[in-house]
Amino acid sequence: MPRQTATSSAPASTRRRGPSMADVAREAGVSGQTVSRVANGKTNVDDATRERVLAAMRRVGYRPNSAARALRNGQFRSIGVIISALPTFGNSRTLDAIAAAVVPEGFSIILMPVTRPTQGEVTGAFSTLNEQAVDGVIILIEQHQLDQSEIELPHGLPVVVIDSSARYDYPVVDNDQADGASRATSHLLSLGHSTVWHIAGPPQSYSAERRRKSWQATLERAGSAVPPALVGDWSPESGYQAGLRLAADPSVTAVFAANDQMALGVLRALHESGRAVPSEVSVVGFDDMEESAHFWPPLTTIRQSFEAVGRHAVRALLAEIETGTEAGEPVLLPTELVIRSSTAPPPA
Amino acid sequence: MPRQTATSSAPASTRRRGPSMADVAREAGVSGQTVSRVANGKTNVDDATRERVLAAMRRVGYRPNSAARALRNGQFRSIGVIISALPTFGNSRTLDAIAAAVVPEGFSIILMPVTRPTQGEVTGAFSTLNEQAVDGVIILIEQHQLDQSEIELPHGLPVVVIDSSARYDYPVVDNDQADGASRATSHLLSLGHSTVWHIAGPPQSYSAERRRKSWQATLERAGSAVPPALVGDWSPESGYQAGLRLAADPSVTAVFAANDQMALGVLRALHESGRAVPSEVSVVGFDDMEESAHFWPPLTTIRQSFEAVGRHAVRALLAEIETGTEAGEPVLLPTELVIRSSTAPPPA
DNA sequence: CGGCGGGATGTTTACGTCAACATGGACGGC
DNA sequence: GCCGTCCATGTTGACGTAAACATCCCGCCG
Repeated sequence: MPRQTATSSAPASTRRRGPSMADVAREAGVSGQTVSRVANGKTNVDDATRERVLAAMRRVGYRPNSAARALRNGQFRSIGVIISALPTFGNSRTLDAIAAAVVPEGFSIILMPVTRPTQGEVTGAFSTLNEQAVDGVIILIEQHQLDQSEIELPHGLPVVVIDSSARYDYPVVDNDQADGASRATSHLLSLGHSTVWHIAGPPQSYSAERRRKSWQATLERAGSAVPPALVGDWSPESGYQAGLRLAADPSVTAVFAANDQMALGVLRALHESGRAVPSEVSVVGFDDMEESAHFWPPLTTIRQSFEAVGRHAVRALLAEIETGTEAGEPVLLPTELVIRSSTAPPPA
Repeated sequence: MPRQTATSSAPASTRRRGPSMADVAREAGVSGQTVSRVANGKTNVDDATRERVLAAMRRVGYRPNSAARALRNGQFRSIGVIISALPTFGNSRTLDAIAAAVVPEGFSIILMPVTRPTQGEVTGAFSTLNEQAVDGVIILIEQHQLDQSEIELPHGLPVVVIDSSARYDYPVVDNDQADGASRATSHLLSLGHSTVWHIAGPPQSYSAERRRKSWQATLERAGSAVPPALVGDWSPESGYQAGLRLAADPSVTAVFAANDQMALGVLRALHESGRAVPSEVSVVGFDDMEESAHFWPPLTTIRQSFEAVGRHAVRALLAEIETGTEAGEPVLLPTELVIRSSTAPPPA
């Protein structure tokens, strides 16, 4: 069978390409270069010509081809975000902030979810998001099984990590976890509690570890006894389980949960066990989710600004992309104690 | 000043391009075409040659250039997701599901957030995400100010809309909102409540409207009185405000809130007003967030499967991309009633 | 032992854009 | 009136890849 030339009525399977500059140029009776100039808003084009080209563009439905543009310029104007546990409160907020910060700069976001943060998954994400598909990468992976040294990144690609760990070669941005945990613990201590129990996040999580250590350091600095930390997995259910154990111990009067969801589970456990909040037991969370103000009772918690984290991460990355030099110091954003109704002095 | 040729030590501002096939070819002593064959896993390459090329790739750190590939093939292997209110429970879950479904197909996701779903924003998103930058688009915009007819989409680009509205020309996937609202209302009715009050979502939201209408229809079908719907904005705070008003009316024994967050606000309002849940007032939510099982009391609610929605949307879009033909019928996924402790028969 | 088939590999070219250089006409100054 | 300048526009080529086509070599069969 002779090779068939695709003509007017192409079969459905044929990838129809959109009109190119050449089509516009033909339509407007100018050269392709002039079309390019108009498309890029260059000034040295006669007004009449510009109008003619614009009209031709509209007529043929021209859209610039970003692949050709990227090939030509060596830039994609897009950044990759490697993210695990996307639906998580903090991560989705941060991602939204990143997106919002990136769009006005004319960049777009390529999302690379990893289901589990194993070495294979992360490097896999990197090769899919292969070196040349993005101009830079933001890594937003809460919980690693792996050392930074194991993460094999294509060399020379700008990277920013959102994590307050100092173990990276890359610029780092995060909320100041230690600062927040210290505020929470101090708040309870200053209300008169003799010590504060802690429900930690999973040990693989750096921020969980940082909160736990800071809680411990704050107690030690105050000369308080350091009870053993219970460990959860961020979920309300794990908070509930831990809360049940705490509720059974009448000496417990103050609990600092490493996030609001676990704090919610604690509240439920306390209610079910008939222990009043805050008159018998005080509870502090971490995150300040939108819901927390309406827990029963409304939760005292640590507010972190995911928006600021996203903004700073984008700023650092874009700077690195433009200048080619890495941002220096890690950025740690301060947190804020939000006092509501779940904390009070201990029973007399 | 004579033009400076970028040599070995280029200034930081120089965009360094990665090694190309030509570099690998030179290194391996073969033609570029052979490199291409190896990169694409073609079979007609001698094993020894393949090894040599692979080694050369590793040595020079070769990564395929996706821009060139996209330009060559006319396909990007990426899909755009236009999304508003990303940190929202349902949206972040759906987005995650979309991402998870898309990656194994070798596609990547380009995220286009719109801050407000106005005409300008949406069309703006489309032109940024210009026709050729993606192979298809999923629209996930909860709440429009605009008619479908006003959304100007580049013609011929495959689109799937996540929304159960029938007002689109495009294939549509969503949870069956009407089904869910009907289940919630029937559940309360079947417990013996004479009627059910409703706290609706914002009227600009199609799903909010659908839930409200279905609640009303279910009451009418049962011959129950239809109390006026209160309207919130999905936030716990708005649920709290509405809850306060409902709590003040002793005739209210059953409340169906259009989402779990508003239900949370209602619970708080009821607690503060001293009305017991569920013995005096029953409450049903919608969504089944992870937290809802640990509300006080644990919330009876409607579970929707955002994962399934994401999967179906991707399947429909990919099919449209491959075959060029639109999927036919809208897909409506069933919901599920999850009974917990916030509902009971009305007080005698 | 010559020709033929087939697999491995090389060469050419087009994809759409835009920088760099080329061209050509208008206008102003001397 | 001649030359230099500036501005609008055109022409060429390169970015990295891969399809289509060309070539070459080897082994097998008649």
